Formats: sequence, C-alpha cells, structure tokens
Amino acid sequence: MDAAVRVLDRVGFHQMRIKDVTHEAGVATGLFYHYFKDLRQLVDEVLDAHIAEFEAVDVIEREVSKGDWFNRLRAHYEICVRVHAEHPGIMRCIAQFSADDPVFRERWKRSFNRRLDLLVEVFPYVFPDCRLSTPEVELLVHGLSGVGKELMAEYYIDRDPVLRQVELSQEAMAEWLAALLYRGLFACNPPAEQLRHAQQILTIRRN
Amino acid sequence: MDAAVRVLDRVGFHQMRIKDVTHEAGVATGLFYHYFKDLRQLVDEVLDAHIAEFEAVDVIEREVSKGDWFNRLRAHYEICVRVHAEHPGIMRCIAQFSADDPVFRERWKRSFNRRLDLLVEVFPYVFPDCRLSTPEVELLVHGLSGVGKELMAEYYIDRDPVLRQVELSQEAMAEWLAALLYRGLFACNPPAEQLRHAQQILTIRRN
DNA sequence: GTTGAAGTTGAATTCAAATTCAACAATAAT
DNA sequence: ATTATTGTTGAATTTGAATTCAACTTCAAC
Repeated sequence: MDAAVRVLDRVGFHQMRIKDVTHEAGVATGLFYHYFKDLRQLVDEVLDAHIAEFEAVDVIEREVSKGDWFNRLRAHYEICVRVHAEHPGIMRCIAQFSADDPVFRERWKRSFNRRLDLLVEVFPYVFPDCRLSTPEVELLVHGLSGVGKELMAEYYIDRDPVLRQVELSQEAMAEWLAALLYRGLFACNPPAEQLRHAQQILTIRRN
Repeated sequence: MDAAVRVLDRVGFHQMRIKDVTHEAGVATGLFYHYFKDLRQLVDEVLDAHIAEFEAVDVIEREVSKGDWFNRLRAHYEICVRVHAEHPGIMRCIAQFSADDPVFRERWKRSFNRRLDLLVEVFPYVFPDCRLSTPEVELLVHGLSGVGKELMAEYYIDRDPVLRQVELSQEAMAEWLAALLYRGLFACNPPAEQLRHAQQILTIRRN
C-alpha cells in the first residue's frame, strides 16, 4: 500500500492512524481490515518490501574484487547513502520501528551488516598476526560499522542545517565514510589513487 | 519520580501508562496530574535528570591533558560505556524517545558529543596540513563519533548473546572503542604504552 | 440474467486510556 | 482550636481511535 508510505513519510510511525492511511488511499476505514490485521503488520510489510528492495540493489553491485577492501567498503556505503538520500522518510520510520521492536531491529541490523559479514569471515586471513576469536572480531566490526550511521541520519533525514552547509554528492559521502572506516580498520589511509572525492583525508595526519 | 524509572526500565517508553506509574509508586491515578502535565513531561524530566547526572560525572573527569588525544578519547568512552552499563534501561528509553522527538534528539546528541567538540575546535592546529572548513570537520567528527554507539546498545541494552560471549570490563570496552576511533582519526595506532587492555589492536594490520 | 464470491462502505460499537473532580486527609499557620 | 493550604483518593466522564458488521456494489462464471 503506497498510501501508507506517504503517510509514514509525512507523520511518522507513531502518529500514523488507520484513518490516515485509508483516507490517503481514498477508501473507507473498514476496508483496512480486509488487507491487514493492524497497523503494525502494515508497517512491517511496507518496511520489509523496502528492505528487500535495498538488498536487491545490493546483490547487483557485488562485482568488486574480494581483496579490494577499500572498494568493498565504498560499495557498502554507496548503498547505505543511497537509501538514506532517496528514502529518508522510510529510513526515519525504520529507525523508529527499530527502537521499539527488538525483532525488527535484529532483522534490519542483519540486512545492514550483511555486507560486512565477509569481513568477519576472512578477518583471520587478512590479519594473520591477530589472535582475536570470532566473537571478538564480530564485536570489533560492529563497533566500526557505526561509522557514519548517525551522520547519515542527521544529514539525510533530519537535514541538520550545520551539516548541510557542506554539499556532498552521494558518491563523495560514501567515499569519505569508507575512508574513515578503512582507517579504523587498517590504521592507514586507503590507496590514494582510488580516491575520487576525499583526497583531503590524506592530509589528516599528525605532522 | 523513581517509580517512573522502574516502569521505563521494565516496559519502555511507548508501553508506559499513567496507571503503571501511579501503581508502581503506590498512589492514586489522579495524583499524577498534581505533578505532571502528561507522560511526555514526566519522561522528559526523568531523562533530563539522568543526562544532567551523566554530565556531572563528565565534568569531574576532565583532568586529562589537552594534547593527549588517546586518553581524551578513552575518557569519553569510559563515560559512555559506564552510563550504558549501569543504566541500560534509561539508555534504551533515551533511544526510543530520541527516535520520536527531534528536539530531545538534538539535546541528547549535544550532550553526547560535547566532549568531542574540543576536537572540532582544535582540529586546524592538530592537523595543520588539512584545509577542511569547520562544517566539514564537524561532519567528519560526527561520522567518526558513531564508532561504538550501536555496539554499546547491543552489548549493554539488548545484551546480544553473540557479543556477550566476549566478556569485557567497562575499561576494556572503552579502551577498544577509543583505539578504533583513534585509528580512524589519526590513521595510526595509539601509543602502545598507553594500552592496558587492547594491546591486540596493534596486531590488526596488513602484513 | 442469475448466482455467488470478493470488494467496499461508514455508522455503530467497543475499548483502553486520559482526564476531571468533588470529597476527604494531613499538615502547617495563626 | 480554627482555618487554610496542600496532598490524596478513585469513581465517573471524556476522548479518540480501533474494530465490527450488516448492507451495498462489482463483476466474473455459468
């Protein structure tokens, strides 16, 4: 029901009423119950559909070579940035729904972090000197994967005016975030020749 | 009203009812309105009090020298980790309330990021080669400050069983997160002699 | 063109929670 | 001791939204 998407966009998850949806769709209130048990189910279906859509994009973009970590991270952030930039209303709703519902939160987190799972798997081969156990690596990657999450929310959903002073293309934002995560992970800069927008990051170093 | 804290802890912000609170406090329903306009105001006051308390701790711990960035970051995370570990219910509630209410979200974010503001201010002196404008630096620091946020939520609030396999003291968690953020910021490891729990991070490097 | 299944309506009903309030209790002020 | 102020009660009322449902419409099948 795309009427639901428009309402979610406008009023958010917690303010949404059944009447809002049926009215937006131009049908009678009672009809709602032919299609959905309650609002929660509707929202669940709407968000699921969107998450599935995001994941579809995701599959398409898997052509990056396995060892090229910077470009993998970049691809990860390009997807994140795109869904934030193009569906800010849905993303806000996902955030609201997640804050409430642990089951949904888990589902969303998995979908989001799936692209980083490979990193957890191959960690021992990438960093052979490192004796961390798998759960420790998971913890590490989860810690790092927070890079940019709030920023994307503030920039694309809240449209924070201070941050908005910086005009960044989606590509540039993704590259910056990938570069920051890369530094956290490898303790060094990404290869300079792969930077298209964030060359300045190379100058962020203690002299 | 500490009854409110217990209810928030138990049922969360959106499930909380006025009756829950008055019953928990052992008083009549109507009495609620002598003290508060509505639930939102109550929650607002409860959370405000806690945020103020967190900030008080925060002031006490300011004895770290200005140039010692790793220990500043560590102090920042020690406070974050402590409030998550010791007040998981409140933190969950803050997350829920933030997701809904942009005004509160802004207030919380400010309180959380205040300790990193210094970094934004002195950025041009720490990184003299870097020509980023103030809003760009703000964006950068916001991006990095996400390190560990979700992890703390999953570890201390949701108590994710996978992550819980790793037993970490509050100090150790803070040190790990500080080290990760440090790497993102400086593209190098923190000084080895300052590491008390996270020496292993030095081994996370490409050979 | 008759039948029945599925879709559609919106007023009526139910429901849960918020809110009010008149009466009562405790305490302090004079 | 009297009065005033403030705290407290919980049943009664109000509110606003969820939910039901009997009647109506479409439309495809035979």
